Amino acid sequence: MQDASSKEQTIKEVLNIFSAYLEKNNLRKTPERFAILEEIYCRDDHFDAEALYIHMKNQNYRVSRATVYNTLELLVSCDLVTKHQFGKNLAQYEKSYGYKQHDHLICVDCGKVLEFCDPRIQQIKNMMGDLLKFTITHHSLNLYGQCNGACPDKS
Amino acid sequence: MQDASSKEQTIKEVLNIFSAYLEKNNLRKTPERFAILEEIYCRDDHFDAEALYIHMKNQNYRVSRATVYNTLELLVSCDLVTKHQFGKNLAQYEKSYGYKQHDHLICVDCGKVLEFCDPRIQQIKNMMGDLLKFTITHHSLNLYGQCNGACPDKS
DNA sequence: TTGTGTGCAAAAGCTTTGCATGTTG
DNA sequence: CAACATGCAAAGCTTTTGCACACAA
Repeated sequence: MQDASSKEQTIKEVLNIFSAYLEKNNLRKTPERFAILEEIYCRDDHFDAEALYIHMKNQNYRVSRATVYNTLELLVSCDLVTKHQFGKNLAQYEKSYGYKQHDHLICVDCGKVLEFCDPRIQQIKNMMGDLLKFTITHHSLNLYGQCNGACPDKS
Repeated sequence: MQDASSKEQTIKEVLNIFSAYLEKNNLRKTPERFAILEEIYCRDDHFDAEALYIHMKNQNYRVSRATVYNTLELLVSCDLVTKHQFGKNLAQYEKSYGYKQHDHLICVDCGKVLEFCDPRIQQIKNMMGDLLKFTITHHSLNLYGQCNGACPDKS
């Protein structure tokens, strides 16, 4: 997707965006909040709150679950992170800055998640918003199925 | 949607379908399983497992949460019930027999759920299945927003 | 200095599991 | 009568909350 230096660049940008967001909303700039954001943008793919917490603990970063959950909520609010529910009772998150809007294709056998874009979704949102008198702010489209052939292991 | 007599007819049909499904899979035809299915098809709209459990208890029907969850899973397996996750950590269910495939529009303020159909979804499923080499079995599309004006109370 | 944020642990809420009992086939 | 389903309660898991302490502004 991107090489190491552009990843560093991205991290700088999101830290700035988050900093501005915190300032604007009179929230405190704590080291934990920035550390969590940085950790998220170093990782790839999707993750859940517990995995993020464990990963930070493993790096000997002192942080609590409460702060992880609290910060994830803030990051979702300022659109730096997206929250998903892929059919399980476990919220999944992913970084979203600089990413094109996309939807997900989930393998019900191995849990693999692929991403795709389709402009027709936007058309549907516009039409249904009009028709049903809703102001549509966001959406979630997940396709479920089996990845033909090469299905690794259940994760 | 349908008058009382066609609802009775529907209930007869789904009871037969479920009965056949149980037989085919060597599962037992217990009164609890049929009672739960009947209760679901008497209700309208979306519900969660706890609400269903409470409602049956209130009618003095002796049933346990375990059986409710177990039966819901069976009903999802035989396509008589659909399971949703509308962004919360709480599974929502709805009856699905005889209903046209549809998607959902959820008000983030009051929790109201509207339904809609759009043929473009099917096109997207076909195209993405081909393109990404997936056998797509089902999908979930939720649009989130605010119902303009008349937003009753948060439920 | 003041009040928001944090860590920790306990609590809450949904779902699953274990075990003894009951009932279907 | 043997296996499976049920009821009940306990346990499991994710997420939220309460409280005392820490620290950003």
